Amino acid sequence: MSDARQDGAQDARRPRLSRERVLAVAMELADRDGIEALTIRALAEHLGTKPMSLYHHVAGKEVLLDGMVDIVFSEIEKPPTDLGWREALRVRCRSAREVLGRHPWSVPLLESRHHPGPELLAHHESVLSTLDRAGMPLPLMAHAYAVLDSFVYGFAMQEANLAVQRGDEDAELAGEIAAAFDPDAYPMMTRFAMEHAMRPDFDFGDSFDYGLDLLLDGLARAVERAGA
Amino acid sequence: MSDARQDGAQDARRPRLSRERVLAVAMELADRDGIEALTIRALAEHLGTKPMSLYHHVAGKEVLLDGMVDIVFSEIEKPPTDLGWREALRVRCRSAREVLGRHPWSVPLLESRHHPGPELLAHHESVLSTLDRAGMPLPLMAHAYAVLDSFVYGFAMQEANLAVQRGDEDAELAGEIAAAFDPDAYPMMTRFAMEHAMRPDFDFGDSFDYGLDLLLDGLARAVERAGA
DNA sequence: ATGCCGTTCGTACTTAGTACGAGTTGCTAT
DNA sequence: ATAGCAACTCGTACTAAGTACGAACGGCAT
Repeated sequence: MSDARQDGAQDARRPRLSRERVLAVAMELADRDGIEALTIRALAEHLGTKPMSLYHHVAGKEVLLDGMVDIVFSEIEKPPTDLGWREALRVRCRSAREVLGRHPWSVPLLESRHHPGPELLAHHESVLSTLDRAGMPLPLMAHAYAVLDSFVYGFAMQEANLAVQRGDEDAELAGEIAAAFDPDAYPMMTRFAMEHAMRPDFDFGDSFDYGLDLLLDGLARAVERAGA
Repeated sequence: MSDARQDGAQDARRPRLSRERVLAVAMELADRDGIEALTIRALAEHLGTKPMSLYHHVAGKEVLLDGMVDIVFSEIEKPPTDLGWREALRVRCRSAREVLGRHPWSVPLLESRHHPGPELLAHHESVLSTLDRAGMPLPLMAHAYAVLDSFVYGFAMQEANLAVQRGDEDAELAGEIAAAFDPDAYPMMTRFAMEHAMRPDFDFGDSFDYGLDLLLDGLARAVERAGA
């Protein structure tokens, strides 16, 4: 009789709830429909259950978001230990940008969660080790970390926004902006847009490597100076 | 009789609603209690009116936020035209950091608003002019703007977060983190915290000028190379 | 005075998070 | 096998928040 019980069907399409499954589906939802579409109700729907069932695996929405952020960190490649510190940091920063690009909703959350997860801690630890390996004294280490992360987060934030603007409201928005755009009032912006930013081969993302190298160059010089 | 009408008192303490007043009080509220405390109801309360009265001055909450973001931009000093491009940019970036520090709630909003206000446009225009004046060709200009803003926004984001963590939940939070913190598991973080970041003279904010100069140095070199 | 228009606001609908407690399931020890 | 228990699920309902609708109101030009 157990195979004919009321939730036999449910059993098949619901591999049983678990913290992992809840988080995984939450990430999917956020990635696909945006963070504002991630409601407890919608999440429950996608899991084939009812809202209150989730509360046994995740204490509340805040904790859910904490968990998601930690997953994001888990996806960011740690600086490889078999590369020089510069290359290693480049790898980890590029990975961070890529991951944040895949999960644009996470950027504003990254720094606003008050409960660092294990993956976040492990990540920080590995980056600090790399900076230490580079021979940076503590004060320089602090600068380096602050500066690199500021750049990475800020860049990801701007890219996340660009992605939104290329959404379905593209036409409407472009028209709106163009309309509000008096070429006489904003000559530089007009020139910049016409002659560069709207060209098909322009890619905002190119500035990432440019800026990253600017910072790494500067830090390398500082390390030399400190070492001398 | 007009001085004895029902809303005589209200008249005195309510200088009549207006878009400006609504926005101003909204900024106050967000600054003081955080963006999540800025609800239409709370805002109406502080203005001495009822929720629906606001809708005649601001089309909805999104538009309210758009307006607030534009005010934030209006507070950021434009790069002074009577300084060299480097100094001018330094002034504007420092001002941006300071303003975003005063309005921490605005950082995640800055790049997520889809309706650029006049102040934002004017600000962009003036920065681009400065970059142009520096002799940057368009591609370099794009890099420079992207890189500087990424850094400024990212830094402000991290600072905003630090500010929150120094809030009323300080003790609780510090204890929590310390508890989760196994010195053996995270040796570098422990050393970094003990020997540097928790020292009374450590100031995260110091890294701002450091990073800003790193970027400006790099850009100056690029300008020279381009000019040669 | 009269009637119009911009404002104000009472009411109520909708969406979202989640507290409470009842029901259900499946594991474990007998 | 089965009783008992703990873990899980979910129906109901409360609260907070954004805002649609339309009535009421106040000042002003006629």
